[in-house]
Amino acid sequence: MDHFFQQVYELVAQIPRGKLATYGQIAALLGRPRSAKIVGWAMRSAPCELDLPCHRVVSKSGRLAPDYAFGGAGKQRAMLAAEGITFKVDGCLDLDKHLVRGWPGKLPGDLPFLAGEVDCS
DNA sequence: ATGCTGACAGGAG
DNA sequence: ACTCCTGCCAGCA
Repeated sequence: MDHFFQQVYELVAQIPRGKLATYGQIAALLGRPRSAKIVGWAMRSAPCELDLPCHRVVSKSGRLAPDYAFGGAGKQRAMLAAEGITFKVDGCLDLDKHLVRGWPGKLPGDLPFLAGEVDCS
């Protein structure tokens, strides 16, 4: 398993309950702002046994993962709802409301749930 | 080593 | 507002 995946897992694992993060954000935090796909792929390959809140990772568009993930978008939606996440009337996620602080835009070090996890060596 | 794929993102139609 | 096309990067056949 590549180091990148490891990073993704740790990052995702530290997402606070009731918060949302986008693939792009995670990718950017790992130094690959263009590798959002890789993050998604990591999720896909990420074993649920790791207790990874993959359901808290959504697309920038507020669009939930495809139907085949989480056993159905409806399932993920329910999980998020249980976490305290709210949805828009159209069914899309309310990113602006639950997205992890101001990830994109905030300076490194002011990372929300990381707070010491990232060692900018 | 080469090519295909993908749980994305962003711009264009 | 929605859908389609292209770009990007890391794994896997």
